[in-house]
This record gives sequence, C-alpha cells and structure tokens, in this order.
Amino acid sequence: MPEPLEQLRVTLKQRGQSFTKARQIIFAALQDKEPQTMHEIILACRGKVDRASVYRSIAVFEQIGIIQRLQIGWKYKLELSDSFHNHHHHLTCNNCGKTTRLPEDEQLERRLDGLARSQNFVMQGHQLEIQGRCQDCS
Amino acid sequence: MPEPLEQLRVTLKQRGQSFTKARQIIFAALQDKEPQTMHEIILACRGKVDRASVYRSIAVFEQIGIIQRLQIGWKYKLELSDSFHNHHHHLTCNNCGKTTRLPEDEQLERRLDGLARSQNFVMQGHQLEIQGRCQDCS
DNA sequence: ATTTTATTGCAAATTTGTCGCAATTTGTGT
DNA sequence: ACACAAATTGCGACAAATTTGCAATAAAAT
Repeated sequence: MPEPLEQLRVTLKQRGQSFTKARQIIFAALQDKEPQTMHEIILACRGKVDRASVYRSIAVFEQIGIIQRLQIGWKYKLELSDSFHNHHHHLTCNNCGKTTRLPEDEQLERRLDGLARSQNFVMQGHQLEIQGRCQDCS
Repeated sequence: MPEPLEQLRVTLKQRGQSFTKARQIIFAALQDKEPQTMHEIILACRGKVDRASVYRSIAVFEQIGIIQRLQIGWKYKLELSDSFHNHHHHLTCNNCGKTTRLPEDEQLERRLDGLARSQNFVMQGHQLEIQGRCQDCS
C-alpha cells in the first residue's frame, strides 16, 4: 500500500475510525493539491462517493486532524494538514485570487510558539494567510 | 455622535455608500465583541434588521474593509477589522472553543512583511490563528 | 465464515445565503 | 425644511449548501 494511504489507515485506526473505500477516495482527492472548496472535492468524487458521505468523512477528517479548514479570501477551503503535507502557509492574491505557498520559516515558527507560551497557551497548530498582490498582478 | 460611529460614517461615505440606520445597528452588534458567526449577528439584530439586509450590509462592510472574515475552528466568524479594533490575532482553544486575543507583536509583524516581500508579494493584510489548549483547559 | 458495528447512498428536511420588487430611507439641491 | 432622485430595506420566494433518518452494504471483530 502506498505510503500516505498507510498513514491514513493508521491515523484512522488510532482514533477508532474505519478505513473505508470512500475515505480513501476522498483522501486521494486532497493529496498534492492546493486547498479546495467543498464543492471541488465533491466534484472530484463524483460518481464514486455520495455528497452526504463526503461531508461526513470530511467532518471526521477534520476532527482527527487529517485536514485543516482555511479561510481563503472569501470562501473556506480544505487541505490535508501538516502531518500529510509539509507545514506551510499561504499567500492569497486579492486581485487574481490565486493562492501560493510560503516557504517554511523557522524563525516565524519559533516566534509563534514563544507568543503562545507567553499567554500560557499550549500551541497545537496554527494557520496564517497573507493577503495582498502577487507579482503578476502588481 | 460617538467616535466609532463617526468613523463608520466617514468610511462608508468615502466609498460612496450610505450611512443607514440598519448599518449602524449591525455595526453596533460587532463593536467590542469577539468574532461572531453570521447567525449570532442576525440574532443580535433580531427585530431591528432583516436577515437579508444583514447579509447585504455585511457584504458591503467586507468589500470596503470594515470587517474581516476569519476561520475560527469550524465555522467562519466576522469581526471589525484593524482600523476599528486594534490589529491583533487569535488564540483558539481546541478544548473549550474560546477565542482570545494575542497581544500585538512588532517583531512578528515585521517578519511577515519580510516574508511576503521575499516572494515579490505586496502584503495588504494577514490573519493568523493559533490553535491549542488555553490555560484553563490544560 | 459469521456476527456485530460502523459507514454509505439516497431522499427528504434544515439551514444558509440570494433575489426581485414595492415601500421606505437617505442623499442632494433648493 | 421641502421635494425629487437614488440607494437601501423588508418580505416572501428561491436556490444552494449542509444535515439527518434509515435501509442496504461494507468493515471490524470473533
């Protein structure tokens, strides 16, 4: 079994969830993709997984931390979380709407952790979106 | 007229929008509050502003930058943007769901600006959410 | 292989967000 | 303050998005 699918199986198992055909299909639709809207995911699974089941599986994925919900511009989008992708943040262009990844930045990550600590807060994750004008649009 | 309302009036005017009773009421519902869901805002305006008008005004507020839409946990929420509140970010507790503000951090802000620049990206705004366990829940 | 338990598909119900249009408010010029 | 023009509001009807009940089916456990 391909590596990431195996990781999905283990993660589901650990949380007492079933490793089903439908969930594998939905997972595949998210792999190596930029964040997608629910609508896009449903389309990607068209004919293979029912709409209602996509919603239900996405909810499970979210609860056990397999995916993350992001606010990108105006709509929310979903992508695999850091344990499946590399950790990263997004740049969203206010003009053309495209999103690109921001390379990982150690110094930023440390700063965030320090800030959380200073509030007696244990950081488990975070998300950052920078909005503005991309190179092409400025 | 109270200071913030005056600022609302001016901001609307500058963008050619009317300063109406309904918009004042909606604005008031957002003032000095943590981010709220659309549903909460509609409830807060119940009997005073119609649901459809709340949606319409919120859309205008968003377009001209009076409010910001945030992804907090699972649902999106709205709050007044930095020109009406102080600029800040949020800590969301994964356990109790409460959100609190992170005090402004100059060093963090500079770092973000630098990162955007390094991608030839002109930063116009950004939002950050740190998820984890708050003091009370850990 | 069989039983038990959880998940899926489908249809129906809710919930959320939009739209058209007449009535009202707001903005402007007198 | 008054009258007219332009924009906004409330309301009911729609459309889209998300959730739910339940019988059928697939996955887990024995």
